[in-house]
Amino acid sequence: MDLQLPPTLRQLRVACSQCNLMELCLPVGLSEEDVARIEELIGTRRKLKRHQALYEVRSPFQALYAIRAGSFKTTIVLEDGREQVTGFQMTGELLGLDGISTGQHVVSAIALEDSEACVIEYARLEALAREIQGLQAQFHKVLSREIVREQSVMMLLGTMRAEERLAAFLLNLAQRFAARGFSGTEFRLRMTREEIGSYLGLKLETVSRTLSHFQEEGLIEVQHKNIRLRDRERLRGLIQAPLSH
Amino acid sequence: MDLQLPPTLRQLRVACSQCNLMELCLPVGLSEEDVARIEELIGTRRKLKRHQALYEVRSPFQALYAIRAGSFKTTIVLEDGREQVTGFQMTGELLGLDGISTGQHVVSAIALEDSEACVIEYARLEALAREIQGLQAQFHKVLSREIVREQSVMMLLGTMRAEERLAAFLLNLAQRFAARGFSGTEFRLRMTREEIGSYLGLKLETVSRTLSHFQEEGLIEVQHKNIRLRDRERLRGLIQAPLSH
DNA sequence: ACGACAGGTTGACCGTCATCAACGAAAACG
DNA sequence: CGTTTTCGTTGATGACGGTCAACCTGTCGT
Repeated sequence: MDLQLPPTLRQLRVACSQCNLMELCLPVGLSEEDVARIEELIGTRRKLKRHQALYEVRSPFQALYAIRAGSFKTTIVLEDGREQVTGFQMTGELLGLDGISTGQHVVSAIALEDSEACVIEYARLEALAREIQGLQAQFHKVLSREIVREQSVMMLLGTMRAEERLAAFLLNLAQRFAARGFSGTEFRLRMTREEIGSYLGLKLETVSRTLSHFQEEGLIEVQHKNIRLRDRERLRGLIQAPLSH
Repeated sequence: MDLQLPPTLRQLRVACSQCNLMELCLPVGLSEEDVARIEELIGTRRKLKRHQALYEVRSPFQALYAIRAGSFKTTIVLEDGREQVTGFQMTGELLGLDGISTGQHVVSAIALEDSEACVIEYARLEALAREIQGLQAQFHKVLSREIVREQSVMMLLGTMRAEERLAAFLLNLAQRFAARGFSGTEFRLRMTREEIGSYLGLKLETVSRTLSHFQEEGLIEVQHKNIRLRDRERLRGLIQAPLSH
């Protein structure tokens, strides 16, 4: 199983020409000229305060968003009000892909902290993708990667127990922080226990208990939202050999 | 929540020029000329016997597959051997999207019955998508639709109880059969109880029991793999008002 | 700076579904 | 065509995580 995203880009909190439009072009080594053209894509930027929506479910889709700073959650809701977090996104990741299908967003994207996102008008992206082959290829990879990520989550929700889910979640977060040049050992959770639980198909009490349990076992240190991984290997072992509990 | 795919195409068991390359072009109304060009995409066809793999996990990705006849499941496996079904696909649907991301498949696609698939070489598709705008747009929609579908499954796995999951599953199947011109009321399951359970995050015994329970309640008739929906509305109600159990 | 409230922890109890097991029926095989 | 194997059903039991509740701590807003 692999909740880990591919090892991506470093230094992301920089100017667009530096950050290379996030995951959209870095890995493919576009020409300088192409990179310059891609910058045309970026229209406005949007700053969001904590809890503000970048877009809401059912709103018309017209743009993707590259997270420039901060972090987000995406949530989907049932008619009866039940809500589920379908993902947490951080710097450099792309939001809004769910809207392409029907022209309306099917999830809402909510800032977990004060954040900033670059607006990528979708019509422009499609046009440019036709001209720059590398951009098209990379965009398809981003879409496919999201499909793969969600399959990992399905696996997690379908076959793993609470401990395993939490372990996988923490390791995934660590991996993504590390990929961004932050510590992969010590980090701060941007989301609440309830949001974690929603994402992992658990109740907040179970999340809290399991974290405490990990701490007793010496696997991690928890202090409110601050997490420190103390024994990555055993944490990883939890996922692979769940029955040895 | 919406496990239902958009109402798509009818008459699919026909020649390529008739079936309009499945979900790839029908909804967008391409010109006749474009449709003709798209037919170039189809290389060989592959016939598969029941239980045969269309592609295996970790195999190199080079093509997508449009299901021409029959049906498939996609499965993902953990190192420890646990396996999960991530989807069931039927005529007209596209397989292989998971491979675009890394160039290797992350799931295996297994025929649930004797089946046939059209091979769409991916390099050709990318090239043609640059030339035919409608094709590019449609392909993006297909990718996005898969993202949305998986989000529905995450919701199902994360928040629903066994009864609700089964009800959602049956209604989704019915909807897809109907969209293909078959009966949406009476149909034959192509998969085993174990495969259903794996997809829904349940054990096969629970699937069996829940189906029996639905039958006692007069919601459906079950006879081995044959299903008949007797009260769609109450079935639908199960999903929306789970607490009234 | 203070107070209110959201967020987090822990405990006791209970329900849903997993597990183990036995049996029966259909389908695949030679 | 009969045998073997896969598939499905049903029952008894128990564990994992949900639920309800009380309490504590930190954070946010004024």
